[in-house]
Amino acid sequence: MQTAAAINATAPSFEPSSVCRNASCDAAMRARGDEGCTKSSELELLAQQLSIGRRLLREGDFIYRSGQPFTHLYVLNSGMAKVVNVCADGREQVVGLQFKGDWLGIEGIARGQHGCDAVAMDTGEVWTVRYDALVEACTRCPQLLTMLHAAMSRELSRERDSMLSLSTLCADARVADFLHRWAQALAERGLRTDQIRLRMSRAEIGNFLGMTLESVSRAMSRLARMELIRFGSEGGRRDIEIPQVAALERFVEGTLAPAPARALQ
Amino acid sequence: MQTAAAINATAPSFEPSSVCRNASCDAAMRARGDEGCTKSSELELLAQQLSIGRRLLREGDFIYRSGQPFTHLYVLNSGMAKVVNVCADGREQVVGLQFKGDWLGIEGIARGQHGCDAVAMDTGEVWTVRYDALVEACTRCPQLLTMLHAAMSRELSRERDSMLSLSTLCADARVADFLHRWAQALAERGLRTDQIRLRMSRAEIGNFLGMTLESVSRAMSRLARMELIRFGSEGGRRDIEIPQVAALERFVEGTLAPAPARALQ
DNA sequence: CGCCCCGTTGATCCTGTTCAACGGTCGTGG
DNA sequence: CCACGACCGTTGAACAGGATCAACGGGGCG
Repeated sequence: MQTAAAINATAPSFEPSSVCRNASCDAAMRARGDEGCTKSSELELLAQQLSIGRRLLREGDFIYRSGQPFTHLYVLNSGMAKVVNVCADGREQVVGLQFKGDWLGIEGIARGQHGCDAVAMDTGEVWTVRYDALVEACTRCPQLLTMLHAAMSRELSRERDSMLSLSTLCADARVADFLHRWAQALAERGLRTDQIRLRMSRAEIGNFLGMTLESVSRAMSRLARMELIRFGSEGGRRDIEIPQVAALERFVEGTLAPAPARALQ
Repeated sequence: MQTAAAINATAPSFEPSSVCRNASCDAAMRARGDEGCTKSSELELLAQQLSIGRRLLREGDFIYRSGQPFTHLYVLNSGMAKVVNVCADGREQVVGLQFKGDWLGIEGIARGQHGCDAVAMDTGEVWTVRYDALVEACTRCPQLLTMLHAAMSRELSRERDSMLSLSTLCADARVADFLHRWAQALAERGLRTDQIRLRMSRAEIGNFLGMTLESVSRAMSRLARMELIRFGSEGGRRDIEIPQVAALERFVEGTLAPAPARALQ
């Protein structure tokens, strides 16, 4: 871990204005009515404007695989999926978790070939859209284009926020942030945020967060000990209860800059 | 660091096919004539189809700032820039380095507001394009749309590759990979790859790579001791010479999976 | 000159990895 | 039925890689 800030040395940064800046200040975002996903109304538009395919998914199904030629984009209509970046040298990492309304396959456009695996983590449904048809439809319907670009933009922002968490937060905070963002994703979709059913093993979470499964396990135990999360009363250790989401967020912020120049206390 | 792979437990991954999968296998990519940036011919198209603004940049100039309303996209025509993700809680991180032909500002589309700072690291020029005008032009000219989407797609892929490096490579390999990718970016633009002038301090590099400036310094010293890089003969320690780019790449791969089940040797 | 920033290197410490053991659950098959 | 193995999650102990703290030399500039 390193001290945040302290870059921008050549160009002194101005005051950290009160405007909401990115994902981690979600309260303001929700207040503004933003959505972290493509809204149902937009999905309807999509269905009206061009013919889409629907495909049912079961856990473990591939939506697409790295190396396959790129032809379609996908929108998750229910369930959830993970995106796994797989590298020629064998490294692979979960680089994203997608929920209802999220788009998949964008990374394939540039190279005409998918660069990741997309795997369903649950039963669900994807809508499949031929990319060429989508482009054609976009020229007819600018709203569609706006929607698509917004989706791409969101993916990029999310990836960047992940990077930031990855390299500025310590293990416990990373896990806390992970859970917090999961809850946030649920909230944006109008779902309950106090109960999360993780559909990944500790190993997968660790892979996503850049740490070992043991560290994930320990971090979760500590978070539970701090009452920031609770494990599902009956079942497995993958059911996480979050008494108060705000507390989790405060914890994440509390871990950085232990004492940043304040009056007393 | 954790063992790569070992995820995808539910769905056994198939053999690592020989197809080129993502950024780190660049040789095949170059052979295929792909470009990691928007080509000059495409930029001409852009200029033909709509009125673009040009802005000269000096080191430290902001192209845009986090929090500003989103109105334009930008294409770097010369020089280079860094993208700094700045979070409400004060954390900030360099999340991308952009070269000629790269697009900036995409992350602002979704929220109507930029989520990062974009700062010139050198004298150069950006083309500024009103986003609404661009969208309008795209409806007229599908090639333009294709170009834009390719740019967005590339950004996403790049970010994901950064994430992968961030969480699977050790310090020395991260620095090596960083230099390697820099050289690659130059190569894609037809520039010399054996000489790199870093335009960032060790602190900035460290911030980008998720490590401290001391670790960056040490890693570079070690790479130099291994003859994988050389420091500029005369001037500062920011001029890096790469005798053979391939060797750097091999080093990166060599650091992971010390001995992955092989016959003998 | 004094100051500041930069890069380097050394010494020490700590976080997270690694190695290991254990309990629980599930599915299979004797 | 239970034995068995595979997988998962947890926890402990030892280790190591990188962070932290510190000192030093060099260069640019007021």
